[in-house]
This record gives sequence, structure tokens and C-alpha cells, in this order.
Amino acid sequence: MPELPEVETVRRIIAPHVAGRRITEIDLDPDFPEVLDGPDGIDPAAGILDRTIISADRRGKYLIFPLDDGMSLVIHLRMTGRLLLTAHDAPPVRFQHAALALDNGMDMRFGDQRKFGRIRLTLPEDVEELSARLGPEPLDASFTGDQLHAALRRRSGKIKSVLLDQHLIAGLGNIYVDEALFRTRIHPLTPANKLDLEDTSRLVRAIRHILRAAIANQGTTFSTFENPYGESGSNAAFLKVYGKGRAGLPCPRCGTPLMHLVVGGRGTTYCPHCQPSPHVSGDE
DNA sequence: CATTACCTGCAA
DNA sequence: TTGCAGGTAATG
Repeated sequence: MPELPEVETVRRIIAPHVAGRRITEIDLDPDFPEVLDGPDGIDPAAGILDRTIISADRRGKYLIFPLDDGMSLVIHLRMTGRLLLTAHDAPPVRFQHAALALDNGMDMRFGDQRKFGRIRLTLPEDVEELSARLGPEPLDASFTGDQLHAALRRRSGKIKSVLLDQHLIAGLGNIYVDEALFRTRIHPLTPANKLDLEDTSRLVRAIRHILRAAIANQGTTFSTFENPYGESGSNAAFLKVYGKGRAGLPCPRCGTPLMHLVVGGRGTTYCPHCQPSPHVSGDE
């Protein structure tokens, strides 16, 4: 489940290998050519062939590769997508759906067990629009307690669901939201607009801390995540609550058995003691 | 606001 | 054999 730290890990590893490189060959899985798509009326394979990749950027969970003609390749890994660097003559990677050969003898391979991920040739204005409809980058200076507090005031939904909304904050997924709420001792069902500025500022600091640590650990490998060299991230060992399998295990802070519930259709693990229900405490 | 579709490996 | 895992878009 690649979230911001996993996507950033991929970006950092892949950037020096692809920046300035020309795409010399494209090989698509004949059973799943839709993995590469593009704007109406444009053949995406023809559109990227012989283009040079300028850089490897990230916005939220999207990887963005600007090309030398102004278009961009926008890649989203969704749940099980992987981007791997291989030699050009290496055998296909597991669940490979696309291979882009580069002029340095390497390939960028895209594999995805569940076929949710996409490589999309994207018009400049559509990249702009995509970025504009995403919330701030949580590791940027623009993401502050004041900013998030103002955004949360307009939302009466559960804080867990609101934090997963990419329009509000770009890059959080189920793992890091559960971890951030545990760290700040906020119950996942707390209405977002009930968090005061102090709670929200603590949440901002927790999100930053957790994301930075996860990036330093090259991401969380819970089941399928691998970096472009095929290596697992080491952050899973540092998670405190995430995962249904932790339900019933003692809270790492107080020892109370962790609870699991479904919030907005997402599995959610939390400590009922450290993250008290908003109904029982804290009402005016 | 909540639910479902998209997929498929794997646990129950 | 069933259903869960979850990022996002689409739908009710």
C-alpha cells in the first residue's frame, strides 16, 4: 500500500537513473495494455517513444515524470503497483505490465498484481489540475496547524476519513493515519471540526514526524511494497498500531488491548485507552 | 455522507 | 469457498 513515504522512496531511488534519459522502447503486457493510457485521441505509446524524461517528481502519492515536449508521465501505484529498475535484458518482473527502455541500458518496469495502478501520459494543464485539486504536501512549510485547523473546521466527518481525503492533505493512507492518530491520542471517530488548534498542531507535528521517519526507513513493507531495487522497507517494525492483526494485542504505550473497527470502509486499529472515545470525554 | 467497483492473492 | 485488504473514482 504505497503512501507518501513509499512513493517518495521510489522517487528518490529512480530519479538519478531516469532523469535526462530518453525512452527508446516500450513493451506492454498484451493482456493489459490499458496500464498505459493517455488523453483522448493520442496513442500513449507513440506519445512517449523517443521522449526524454526531465526529472522524477512527486505530488502526494503520484509520481510525475515531466517529458521534454511538455507532457508528463503520471504514475499511480494504487495498492500493489511496483516500479522497478532492471537491466534491459532482464526477465519480466512479477506481474509486469509495462517496460520502458531507457538510453542508458536500463528499463523502468511497472508491475501490479491487482491492475489498479496506471501510467498515464498527461497534458500539462491536466497535471496542473491534478496538483491543484490535491491538498498541501504534509512535509512542506505550507502545511501548518493553522492551515489544517482551518480546513478541518468545515468538515464534520470522522477525523480518520477526513485525513484520508487527498483533497485535504496529499499523501496519507491507512497506515500513517492510524499511526498519527495513535501518536496524538485522537480517537479515529472524533468529528474533524471538534479538534481545537492545539490538537491540530500536534497532529501536524505527528504526521510530519511519522512520514519523515518512514522515508528514512525506506517505507513500510506490510505485504507487497518494494523499492525500485526490489528491496523491502524497514518501517513496518516501527509501526505502533496499524494492522488488523494487532487487534487484541497490548497497546505499546499502556498495555490495553488494541481495538479494530471499520471507519469509512477502512480497517482501523487504535487504543481505546490512549485514544478515548469523543463521546465519553471532552464534551464541552 | 456512505457504498461500490475495480482486481487478485491469501487468510479464515 | 468466501471475503478481506485498500487508493481512488464513481455512484446512491
